[in-house]
Amino acid sequence: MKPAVDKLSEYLAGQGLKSTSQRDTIFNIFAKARQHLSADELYARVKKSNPGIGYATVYRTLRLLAEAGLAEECRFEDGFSRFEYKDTDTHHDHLICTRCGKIIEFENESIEALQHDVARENRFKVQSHKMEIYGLCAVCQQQKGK
Amino acid sequence: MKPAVDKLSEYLAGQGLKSTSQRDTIFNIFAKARQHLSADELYARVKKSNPGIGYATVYRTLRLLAEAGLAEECRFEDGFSRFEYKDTDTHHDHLICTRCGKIIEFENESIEALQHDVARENRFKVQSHKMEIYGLCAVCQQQKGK
DNA sequence: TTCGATGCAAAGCGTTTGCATACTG
DNA sequence: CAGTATGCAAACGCTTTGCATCGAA
Repeated sequence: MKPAVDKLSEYLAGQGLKSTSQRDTIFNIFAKARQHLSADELYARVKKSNPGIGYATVYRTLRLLAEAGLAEECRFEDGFSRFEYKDTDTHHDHLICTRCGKIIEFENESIEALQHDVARENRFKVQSHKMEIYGLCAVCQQQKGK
Repeated sequence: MKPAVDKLSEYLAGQGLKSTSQRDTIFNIFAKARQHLSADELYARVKKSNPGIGYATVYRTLRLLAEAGLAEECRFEDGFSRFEYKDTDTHHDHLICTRCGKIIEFENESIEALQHDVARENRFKVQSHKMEIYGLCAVCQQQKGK
């Protein structure tokens, strides 16, 4: 598989957009994180390697990556946006710990199938879907007892 | 079943809080709407029947209703909050039309069961969960063709 | 008479945008 | 060079909060 950063270059070239060191830096750090990052968290990491980068550029780049299909935006209950790096086409959903914030991804074919059944019953044409299960992760269940 | 407004009075009395005409007005309009309302939409309706009511009171009352278990907050992809009147204990999920904004509720026992299976596999203790299917409703599918 | 509730305006917070400048192709 | 990208700060939209006043119990 080609390096992640190449996919970005390809997209930029195809759209007549420009490659910049900021975009590379942001994307590399984002892709390497392999976890859900808020713009704020990403900004903090990016600034360590390139203190000159501005908040706005992080936001703009995140939108760009979303358009390029390299990132996906997800909003959980707290209302603000997080982005996750998207390197495959498989859809997955999330288990979210309400105590420590840990996010676990999962896939479940049966649920997906049932979702489509529900949509069909309501004559809905599915474009996307999301499922989130909020609760306590194993670690937090133990600690809560103390 | 007792009138909805009594449930509010009960909660207020139990908590040592006060009954006010604003709270009654807001709650009555909210409960009557029987659909997902944003604070803004509710404010607009409330102001028609009592122009003196302020934005802040609508927000504060909505939080109060949520605490009382009479309303549930839900955030869809657009990021801002909507509230739905909660008069039963059954959980349901949503089909959301991305074109006209229509929201259809549905319940599906099988999906709920599978969610619990997934949680168990990950040693998660479920507190709540949500599922949203985004797509085009029947009407919008037709209109889109034109 | 006591406190909680209200209305207003201001502040907050995450996010976006306008603009002059810097850089890519 | 032309036109896009950047950084800064200001603007934004939704929501919350501080404060003086009002009103329920």
